[in-house]
Amino acid sequence: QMQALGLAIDWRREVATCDPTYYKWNQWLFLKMLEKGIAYRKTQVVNWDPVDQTVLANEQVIDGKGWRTGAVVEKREIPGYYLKITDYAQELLDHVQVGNDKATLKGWPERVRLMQENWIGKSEGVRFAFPHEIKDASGALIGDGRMFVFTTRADTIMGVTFCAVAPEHPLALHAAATNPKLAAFLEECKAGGTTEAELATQEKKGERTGLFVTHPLTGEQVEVWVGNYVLMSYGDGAVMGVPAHDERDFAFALKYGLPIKQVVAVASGVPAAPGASDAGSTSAPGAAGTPEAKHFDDKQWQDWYAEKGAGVAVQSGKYNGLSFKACLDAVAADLAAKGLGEKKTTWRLRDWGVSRQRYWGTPIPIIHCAEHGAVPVPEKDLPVILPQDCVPDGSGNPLIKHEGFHAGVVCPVCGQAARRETDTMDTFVDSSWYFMRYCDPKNSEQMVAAGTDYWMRDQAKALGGSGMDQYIGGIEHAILHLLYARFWTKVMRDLGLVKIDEPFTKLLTQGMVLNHIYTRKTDKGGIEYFWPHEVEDFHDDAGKVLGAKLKQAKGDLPAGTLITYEGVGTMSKSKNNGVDPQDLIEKYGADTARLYTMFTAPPEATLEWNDAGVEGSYRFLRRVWGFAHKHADALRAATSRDLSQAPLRVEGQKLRREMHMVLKQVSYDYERMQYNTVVSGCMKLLNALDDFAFDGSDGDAALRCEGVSLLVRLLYPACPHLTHTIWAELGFARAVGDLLDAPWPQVDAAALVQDEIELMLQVNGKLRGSLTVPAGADKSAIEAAALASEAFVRAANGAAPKKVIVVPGRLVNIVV
RNA sequence: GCCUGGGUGGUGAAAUUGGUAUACACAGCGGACUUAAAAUCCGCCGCUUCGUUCAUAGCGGGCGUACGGGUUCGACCCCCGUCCCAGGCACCA
Repeated sequence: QMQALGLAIDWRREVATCDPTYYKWNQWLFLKMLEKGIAYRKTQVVNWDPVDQTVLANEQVIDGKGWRTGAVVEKREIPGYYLKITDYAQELLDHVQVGNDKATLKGWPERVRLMQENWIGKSEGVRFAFPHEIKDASGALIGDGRMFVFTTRADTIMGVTFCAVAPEHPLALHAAATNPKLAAFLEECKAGGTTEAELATQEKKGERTGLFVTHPLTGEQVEVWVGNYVLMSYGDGAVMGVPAHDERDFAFALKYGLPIKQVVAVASGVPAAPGASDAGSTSAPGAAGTPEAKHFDDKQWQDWYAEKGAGVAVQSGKYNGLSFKACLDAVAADLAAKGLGEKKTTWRLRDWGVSRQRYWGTPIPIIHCAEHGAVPVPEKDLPVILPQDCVPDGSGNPLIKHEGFHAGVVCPVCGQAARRETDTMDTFVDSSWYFMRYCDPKNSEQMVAAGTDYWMRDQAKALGGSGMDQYIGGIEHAILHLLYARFWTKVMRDLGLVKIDEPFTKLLTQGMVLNHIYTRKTDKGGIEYFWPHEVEDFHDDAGKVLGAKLKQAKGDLPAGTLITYEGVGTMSKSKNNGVDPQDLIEKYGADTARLYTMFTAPPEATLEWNDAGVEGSYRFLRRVWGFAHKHADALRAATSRDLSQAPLRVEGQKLRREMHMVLKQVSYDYERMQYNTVVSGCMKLLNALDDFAFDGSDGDAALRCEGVSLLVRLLYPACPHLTHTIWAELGFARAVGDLLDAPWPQVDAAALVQDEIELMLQVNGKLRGSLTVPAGADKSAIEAAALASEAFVRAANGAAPKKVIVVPGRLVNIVV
């Protein structure tokens, strides 16, 4: 995609050769977004490598296999540009959500729709405040004397025994100023990662702030803690702690000896069900106070403690006896009456940070002036292009040090010397609209125009879609790329550039192709990757790979050097485990390479690459060629005559039935893009033709001609070269027209009709034989035949039939 | 840790979605053709000393879709729980 648009990077020189036109429109739209407030600037916290002075990618920190294992990771706040994808959260959700009336992406795989729904993470709850009198150094109330929290479990508000805030929360910072122990804890939190995965897996730790806030309903004082598991970026960076009904709070309370107060009781023996939460019901059978209530053990977490809607409120004063929804409504109403809170929808989705401290990527078109701050580059000066003579030294963003990039730059407002913004845009920006630019690639006046309208709207509409008809991409893009592209399309729509809501009508997500990964730690503490062909595995007795050895000396490393086996992972340039299809093409030809790739697994499946089976595909194509040429004379004769009325013998009718069964299956599989069974269908067809003893009759000649014509057309999309040649050489092109224009073959329903069908016979669900009945036999006739059959009599051994189940066309099951 | 998938012969996989488990191939084994090799063609190919039998042939039985339960006349498919693998987790793209 990027190469087609001229965005290729020469990896050896590590110099971007950008397409200035594409950069120009990225920058142009970015400035439009700044104008509309869709783009904005703020500081963000990132993982920072202080040795190389670069931002670390998650993979480099999380999995421990990263390149910077020796480096100290720290957090750093750096400024960057953000896009307000959160403004579009509701629409992004509506269009993708399974079961939503507004959903339009019905041609997307359900799993991708679910992943996006969870990623957007709409959650409806209550946002309310704990009032307090805490003042900062200047004497002003912090947060106007209100510490806001968000919860989906307002019904458990009477069980609050503490509150926890994020390490970056103003109350935490305020308390740390006079509390060295807390300050040290905040520093410790900074050393950890910033990603969701890291936060979720690290040990939950906390520290007292010594501050207290007031419970909004009871007026009790509640102690405020700092928790390393509280995210500043979600909600208000503070949570209420209800250890009795939240697993994480429970663990936290046990660890620090905080009180645990049960406020929801669940009846024992009554399973939790959504229906149990009827609004207004004031008593549930076996609920609190009755002997059957489940026992609450404050030393041991049990899953029912957190079940929503399973029980009723207890130890909650006026709310006692209320079910989940009734209690939540009552609490929300009381908070609203006090002016301290209201129902609110919160999203997991965060704004899209597009700044990258990298050399490649579209430069962000901003000029920094000492007097006027960040000033947009005037439209007439676009595009800002990357210097072509910049060679990164592996440390920091080279654009900062590249004086040529800043030479002659002046502030657009005052004309004083100024410097360029050195951040570049996330390359996801490029992939968010390249497909629209494809429709209008040479337009130098506008970002997109008539071509895009035609292909993305008019043409799509004619075909029953609202955007591109079919998008194909790896499953690894299920969330980020696809969500960004959807967002970007909606922004372009709102700016009047396109007339569609969604870019991709139908989606096929390919599975990843995996290969073995071999690594070795370098002396410097980095990681070196080896190609699978460079090493030789050694195994334990069970055949499990323990490790590998270098086959031949490489650089300074002697043959036999121990190499670590990391298991399988996605093919990647950096991991040296990719496979070049060119090797297969050179050895077997493009038709075989394509056929094998299609045959080896369904497109959605994850695949561990192995070309051991490619011989089979090669052999098959040679058999196709061989069959066609063995019968070449007969076929040429047949294609020049009309044999449509030639009578078929009984064996011929059977062959024709087989042919049309395959045609039906293959057509269906092409439509559902199940290409591996397309290929096996073609193999079946050839096997059937090959096994048939053709005689010299017109009927057989017609069959042979039809069979080859079907095989060639079914195989054409997979193996165009071979089939095209056969089609032309055997006279089909003369008789029917060029293969490219030949119609897709239609299933002849008459060919599929059978006089007799075979049904499986089961006794008590176990296969005991089979049964042949006339195709039109009704249920009672089949029943009678089954009961009278030898197989049933033998299997039943005199037992009386109690029930007979007939599945038309499939089987008969007799229960005795 | 969370979200989303997946786990079926020695291997890649199929099963038209609750109805004959292992299609189609690869590898392997046996055979034909050949001076020989390659190529090609034919046959076998889940487990089981459980029964019958001289037989390790044939026929029949039992067990088998990661593991443990459940629903059903019937479960690879639906439900509950467990284990393992992969993708994503916001700066790899």
